[in-house]
Amino acid sequence: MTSDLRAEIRQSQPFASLRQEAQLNVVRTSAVLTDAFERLLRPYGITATQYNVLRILRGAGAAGLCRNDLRDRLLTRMPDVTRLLDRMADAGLVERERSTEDRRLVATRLTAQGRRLVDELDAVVAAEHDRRLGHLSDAELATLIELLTHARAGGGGADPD
Amino acid sequence: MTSDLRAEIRQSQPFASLRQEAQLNVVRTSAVLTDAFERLLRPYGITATQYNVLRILRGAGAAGLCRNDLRDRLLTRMPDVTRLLDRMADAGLVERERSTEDRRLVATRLTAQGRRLVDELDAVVAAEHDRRLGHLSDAELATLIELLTHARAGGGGADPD
DNA sequence: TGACAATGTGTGTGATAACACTTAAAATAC
DNA sequence: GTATTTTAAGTGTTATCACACACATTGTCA
Repeated sequence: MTSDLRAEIRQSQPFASLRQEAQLNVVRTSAVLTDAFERLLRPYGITATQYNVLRILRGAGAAGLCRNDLRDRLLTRMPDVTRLLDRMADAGLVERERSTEDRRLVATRLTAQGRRLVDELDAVVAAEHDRRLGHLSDAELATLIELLTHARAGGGGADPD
Repeated sequence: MTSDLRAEIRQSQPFASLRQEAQLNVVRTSAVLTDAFERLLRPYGITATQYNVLRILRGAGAAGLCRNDLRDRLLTRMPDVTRLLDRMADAGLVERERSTEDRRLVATRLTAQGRRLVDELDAVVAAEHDRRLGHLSDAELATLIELLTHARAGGGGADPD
């Protein structure tokens, strides 16, 4: 069952380096997991990014979060959070209210409907994670998490701007 | 320097399970690496997916590849390869020719310009991989690759369709 | 206090992605 | 040899992404 990435994408040449092979494996694995996750969520009418927003806003509670705080907590970069939230507001999942202390800020929080949806999805999502990664032992998962964390912590960093 | 994902995305609650934490780490790491890669390629006028196409077509040589073969070798799912190739053809990177034996097939191959570009990028990309993942030892990289390969090999599979 | 910088949000616009559907050619069945 | 199924590519359309820019509010400092 275990086929390596080169076989998976029918690549005839070996990889240029272990670093390259590692990066491609990370990207490929993420794509496989994300695709499955998007398919899982489709019946509920939301995307993976929108689900991510729902989870973040649930964690933020009644106070909600302003746009940039929310953006900084997203798993993936998303430059146009405003219209992402527009769509979620149109769907009745979130609501926004401009702050009175600092009128630049707009707090976004879950509606009751949004809260119900994300609560309902907990079991569905947990089952999916078990299905996709349940065949890995706890030790393997812990090692994987540790290595990925280490990978992100290292070189490069963001654009110096 | 090593900060875990929860700190990174300022999540107050612990993860629901090791499987969930692992999945989110994979997706987050892929996003970080891909964002950096897109920024690296921007000055050359191509996206990460287009670079992937250039590499695949270089591997395919003069015979080229038909659309669906190419699609199946992409790292990430891409339902509209036709117009992706349209854009690359407009940019002068690839050319297409309908097969005479089986007139349903259209072989796509690199132009000389496309070949020059992907060759030129080899050193740039290798340097980027070293920069992003060079702080991991070969043993760590090998373990990471093995675990990710194992992760993909397991449960779920694609849509039964 | 009045100019100026910093911050937070929203908008205009073009490029890209995603889905369902159509067309063309070849293979298969009868 | 004709009808049917299968395979490959392309198209129409809508939604989404992404960038640069604009606007409004607040903070800073002479």
